[in-house]
Amino acid sequence: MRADAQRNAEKLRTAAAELFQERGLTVPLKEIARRAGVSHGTLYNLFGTREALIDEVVANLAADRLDETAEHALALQDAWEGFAYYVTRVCELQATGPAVADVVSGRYPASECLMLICTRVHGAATQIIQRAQLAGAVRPDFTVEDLLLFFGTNTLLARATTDTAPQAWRRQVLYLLDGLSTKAAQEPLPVAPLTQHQMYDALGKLAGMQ
Amino acid sequence: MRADAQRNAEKLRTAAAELFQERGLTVPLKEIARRAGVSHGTLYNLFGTREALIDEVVANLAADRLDETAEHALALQDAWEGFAYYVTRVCELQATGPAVADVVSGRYPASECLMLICTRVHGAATQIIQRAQLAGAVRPDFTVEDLLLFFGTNTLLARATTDTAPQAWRRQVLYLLDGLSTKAAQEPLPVAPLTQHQMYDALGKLAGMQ
DNA sequence: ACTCTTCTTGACCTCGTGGTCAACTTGCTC
DNA sequence: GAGCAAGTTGACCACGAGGTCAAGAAGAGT
Repeated sequence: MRADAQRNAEKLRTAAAELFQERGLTVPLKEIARRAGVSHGTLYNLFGTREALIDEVVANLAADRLDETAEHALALQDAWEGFAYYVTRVCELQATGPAVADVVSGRYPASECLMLICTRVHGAATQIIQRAQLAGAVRPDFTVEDLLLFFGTNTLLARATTDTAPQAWRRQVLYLLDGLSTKAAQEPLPVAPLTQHQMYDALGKLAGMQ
Repeated sequence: MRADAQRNAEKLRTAAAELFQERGLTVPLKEIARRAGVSHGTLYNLFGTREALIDEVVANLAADRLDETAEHALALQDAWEGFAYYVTRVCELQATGPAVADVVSGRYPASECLMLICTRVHGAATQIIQRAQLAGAVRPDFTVEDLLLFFGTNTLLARATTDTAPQAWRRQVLYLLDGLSTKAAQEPLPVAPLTQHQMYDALGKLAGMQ
């Protein structure tokens, strides 16, 4: 690889990271090229597809923070505290960076890196929920699919309110948390839980609503 | 108005009603014309704007059902029952017809008819919430803005799950309801409620995410 | 049946996406 | 510094959205 190509790739990575953060993974590629100060032809030449660019950029953008959040949640003694922290913090990450949101939503299944992160999130969430359920803190009918779907809608809400009421999503999170405590559960849910496949299908479509 | 123009207008109204129901108020106008079997030029000639078409079509589509729902909710003796019924039923209407969803979301403020319906929904929801709060059934920090925002995200969720898990939205509604009962409220919300303006701004953006 | 007004049509325009490629420029090696 | 491979550019294509309008078709009145 020639030196100028390497420089351009770096400029594109930087611009992509910024724009992914600001506006989500669906930001037009030409705009990334524009911000990087190169032609969009160069972007296609160096990366080929949006997925490739995502793969190179998004790991540092989201994966670390999501992993940290899960670790911290499990480190908390109280299972409910851990659960509440995890839900709130993930929603907070989504609210502050649309990129994280798109990552959690599992959009762009063509991106291996993203799928990997998504699977990790799924696993961590499962663990955190189960711990809280075993401790009798979270209602037993709540599933990880429910949580990931909530993350999906939380993203959209956060994005819609970011300008005028940037904390609005917190209210919805707090209502949900109060509804998930075993104390609150009025009766078992009469609606079947979603399968993983149903959830991923829905998340993909939700994410399509940028 | 010439006879053929009248016929065409009728065909367009019918097609619009169908497509609005199936796919929401943002369906491409050219597709409406296609289904009606006329040129899109005719549509523009007869109605001019999407809003005009909405005005002529949507009232019967959504307003009646929303009004009925509110009436029925207030007719129920138990304030909590009424509240739960209202929330569930509006979400159900949204799930079964994207048109209702867009109406509740207050999209297209240019449409007088829509704004009117939206205001009526706002009023009815306020009444139903207040009654339940006065009865001590619903937590006092819950606001009508919270509910309408929830409706906004519920639409998107319902639309995303309609193919593979058409009842999925019910689970989220039930969690919310359990979280809204005074029994569940763990502590007052530490986040300020939204103003009406903030909510309408957010709803507009949420609706933009078809 | 003829005319005149109204209405319809579909080609065309702008915009904003994703994506390609021939012609040009530039870095690297000898 | 000359030549060549590597990289860059921006015009160009397709597509689908909203929207316009001159030309032609078709009601309606006489």
